[in-house]
Amino acid sequence: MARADLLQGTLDLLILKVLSLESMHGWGVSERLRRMSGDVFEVNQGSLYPALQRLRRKGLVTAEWRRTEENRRARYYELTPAGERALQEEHGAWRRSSRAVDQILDWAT
Amino acid sequence: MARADLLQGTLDLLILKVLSLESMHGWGVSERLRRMSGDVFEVNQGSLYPALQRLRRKGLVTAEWRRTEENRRARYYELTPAGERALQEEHGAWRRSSRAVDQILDWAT
DNA sequence: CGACGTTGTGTCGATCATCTACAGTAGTCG
DNA sequence: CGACTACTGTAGATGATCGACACAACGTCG
Repeated sequence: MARADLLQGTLDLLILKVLSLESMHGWGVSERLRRMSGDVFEVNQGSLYPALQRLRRKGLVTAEWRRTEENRRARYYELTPAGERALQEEHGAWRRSSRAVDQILDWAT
Repeated sequence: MARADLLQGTLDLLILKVLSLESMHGWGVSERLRRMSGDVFEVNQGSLYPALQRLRRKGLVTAEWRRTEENRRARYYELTPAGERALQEEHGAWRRSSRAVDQILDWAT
């Protein structure tokens, strides 16, 4: 499957979506995104962790150290109510923007 | 209509698309994009002209001073064959990426 | 004539998301 | 112990976009 770069600005949105499905740790989020995208997105750590810190600073997620099923330390992230709202808003913004792009690209004559 | 910021990386693609429909000058491109997007995209000059220079440096468009119908000096841009190819490729990349994003955002459970 | 609005091109500095590359911690298994 | 894997994080560079500004040229109107 052909890989693609992230569209700038969508990473936060995608992380919020993944966390809305299930609380998980950072590494899990990136794995999940890779699989959900059909191997299109390869989120590297240099993008992932700063993004999680951003979301935490904005109060959209909370973090907590826990243990994975394999007994490893990991930081679990959970969506806050504000994060839930931000997800809805940003999802709407994405829809508007991407539809506008599609509308232009599919323009005939 | 609610305005939205450009998705970073899509401006070059949108400019190529507009120029593939018709050669025009920079200001015309931004007007056309605004209208085609249904007033969603407001391309400001600080983004537009650097983008046109980028495309010119890459050999995707050529530029030529001419006069508009109202007899004003303006720089008209035209797609090169390489620009046509780049348009196809970037269009494909956009489709792959945006579909992957949609696939994740519409994920149920 | 001169001021002004409109059209049109361009630059500058700042901001910010992402990338590449690196570093470090901790658990497991041979 | 040594290697491997899972997992978190940082540092520096790059580069697209933005907001604000400057400037040129044409027409119009007082």
